[in-house]
Amino acid sequence: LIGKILVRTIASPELLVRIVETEAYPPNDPASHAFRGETARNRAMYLERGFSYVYFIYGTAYCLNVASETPGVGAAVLVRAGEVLAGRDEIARLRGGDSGRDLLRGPGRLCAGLAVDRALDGIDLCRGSGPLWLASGEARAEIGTSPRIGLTRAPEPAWRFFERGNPLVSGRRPS
DNA sequence: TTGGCGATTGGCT
DNA sequence: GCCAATCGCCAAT
Repeated sequence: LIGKILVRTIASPELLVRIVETEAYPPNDPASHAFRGETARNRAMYLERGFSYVYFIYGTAYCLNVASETPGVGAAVLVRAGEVLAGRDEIARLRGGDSGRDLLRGPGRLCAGLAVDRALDGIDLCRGSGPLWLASGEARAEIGTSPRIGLTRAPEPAWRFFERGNPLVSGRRPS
């Protein structure tokens, strides 16, 4: 997903955001929302690869994931940070101002900037159309890895992925 | 029915 | 760097 482009069609022209950081939550991962089985909340993690899973956390933030396994298997990739390609003014408005480097740095900020909430849970991101979808794109640099961020259990193994050298990546500056 | 807690953020020191 | 805000989820009662 690093380098791929999120297309949000809420506004005209479209909002375009390039993904620069992700985290994997594969099957049988103690840190995954799917670890204890399917529930109403995590249902979308069990959909086909490329469907969205959106959840609400800490009473304040939404997080966008992409389902990453075959139907019936719960797994997803969290989108943690992005770079604005188009629609910066609208994205800044949705975020309550342009915070510069922090505009889409962090999963909750990225969702706020693209007006992503539970209404977008469980939709197909690979249709090439719709309210939110993924367009092709490539990483501009080598992809680095590190332990995952903010987990109280199982931050290892190093299932965080980011475009090396990109200043828009969240957390402490990784190498 | 309940209460402990989280894949976060923003403000303050 | 530390911590409170805030609320939906779900395991346990």
